[in-house]
Amino acid sequence: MAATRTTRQKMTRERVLTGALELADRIGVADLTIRRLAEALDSKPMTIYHHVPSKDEILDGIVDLVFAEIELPDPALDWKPAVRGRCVSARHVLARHPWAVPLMESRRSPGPATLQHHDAVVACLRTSLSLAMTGHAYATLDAFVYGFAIQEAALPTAGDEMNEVVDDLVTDELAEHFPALHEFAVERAMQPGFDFGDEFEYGLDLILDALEARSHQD
Amino acid sequence: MAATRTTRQKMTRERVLTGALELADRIGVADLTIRRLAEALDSKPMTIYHHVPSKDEILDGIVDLVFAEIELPDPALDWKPAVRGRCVSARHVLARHPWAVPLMESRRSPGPATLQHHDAVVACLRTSLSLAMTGHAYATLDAFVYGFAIQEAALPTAGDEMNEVVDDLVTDELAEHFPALHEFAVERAMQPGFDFGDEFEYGLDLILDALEARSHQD
DNA sequence: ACGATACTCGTACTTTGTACGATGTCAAGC
DNA sequence: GCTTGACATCGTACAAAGTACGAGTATCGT
Repeated sequence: MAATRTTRQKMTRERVLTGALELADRIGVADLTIRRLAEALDSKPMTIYHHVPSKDEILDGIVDLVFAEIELPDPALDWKPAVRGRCVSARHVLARHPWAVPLMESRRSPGPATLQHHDAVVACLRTSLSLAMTGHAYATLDAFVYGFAIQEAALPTAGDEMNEVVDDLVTDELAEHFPALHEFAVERAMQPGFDFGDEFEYGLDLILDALEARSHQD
Repeated sequence: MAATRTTRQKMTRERVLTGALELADRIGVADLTIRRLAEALDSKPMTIYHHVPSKDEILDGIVDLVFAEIELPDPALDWKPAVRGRCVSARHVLARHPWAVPLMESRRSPGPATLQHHDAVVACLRTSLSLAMTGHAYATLDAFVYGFAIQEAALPTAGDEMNEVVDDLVTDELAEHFPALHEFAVERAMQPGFDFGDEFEYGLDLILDALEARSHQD
């Protein structure tokens, strides 16, 4: 008898999670179902459940995988460039996995990579800042990074429905109801060369500079 | 024959949306189903679908309702206090509806209240700032506000599972793996009188002050 | 009073997460 | 080599979800 066409790989919690991450990136987390995941892994739904206890745990798992992708602050650098580097990295990672930020809300159990990440950032800040300033800095920076990631994720995928939305905004009718928004869209956002992503580094440096200034009088 | 016990109210798109908003606040948006919503409105699933075309539209609708709750910047004030006021209001509103921020990601179609809100903020900034600075300010501030709201939403509901999470972090085992995090938790976050929410105004004023300073040299 | 219009809802189909238990596989001892 | 038992796989089934279809029912203008 002919052996099964293609040798089916062994299933692992590892393989389930990396497969889920990949599939989520491809089709979005909303459409990530156990059946589709099983198919992508050349397996069956109930096989997956032998290795993870529930879909929720899969979601927890891939959020942790995303955190693991973010570069830790470089201990060789001063706190400011070190933290800056990790924020820039975080932005890139979250842009690659746009579904990740909203997931962080519902999930209450931080995974090991998440904890390690936070630990490294706090340690970096503490090399030069007081406890209080560390709290201020981390809360402010992370709010900014996550918030920016959400806004970027909500952005239409350039060229896709972008045009629809923009066309709507540029409609004379809407222009008269929301003149300030209309002006901004036409005079700035639609200008050639404008890239919303550039606002990230502006805001990041603004916050970092301000934190540094305050840390001296703390 | 006895008339129906309680006179059933007329169904409306309005009533569907406000009912959905209320139910989402009560049981969370994840558990918000058409059947449960129908029951809460003393109605039936398919009745609801006569007034809204889909569940997605209900979600779009309640996000817009949330935006409508946020105070617009006061035109009588200077840009800084005006924008500050609306950010503080936004924080409170988003804390009341912790499920709202993540929803903003998937939803691509801003409702009228959302558009009006953005228009008012842009107009307020434009009274004193250049086009470029308006873009910088709005992107940075909104990222911060949304990001902070997400972090607050992810926070355990004080006294609820808070204790579990904190107990985990304070475990000797985790303390040795994540010393910086542990120190911060014990020496700062668990100190009596510490309130994560206080970090909001610190970060907000940090950003506003920095924006103002840069606006002068723009 | 009556017909049109708009609202209500019973039924049913599809897709989802996942429980249960049967089947297959493979390594360790005889 | 063959048995045994542990573990991995998966077929089947069920409950809950979104929502299409079309039949009832109420309301209102004339």
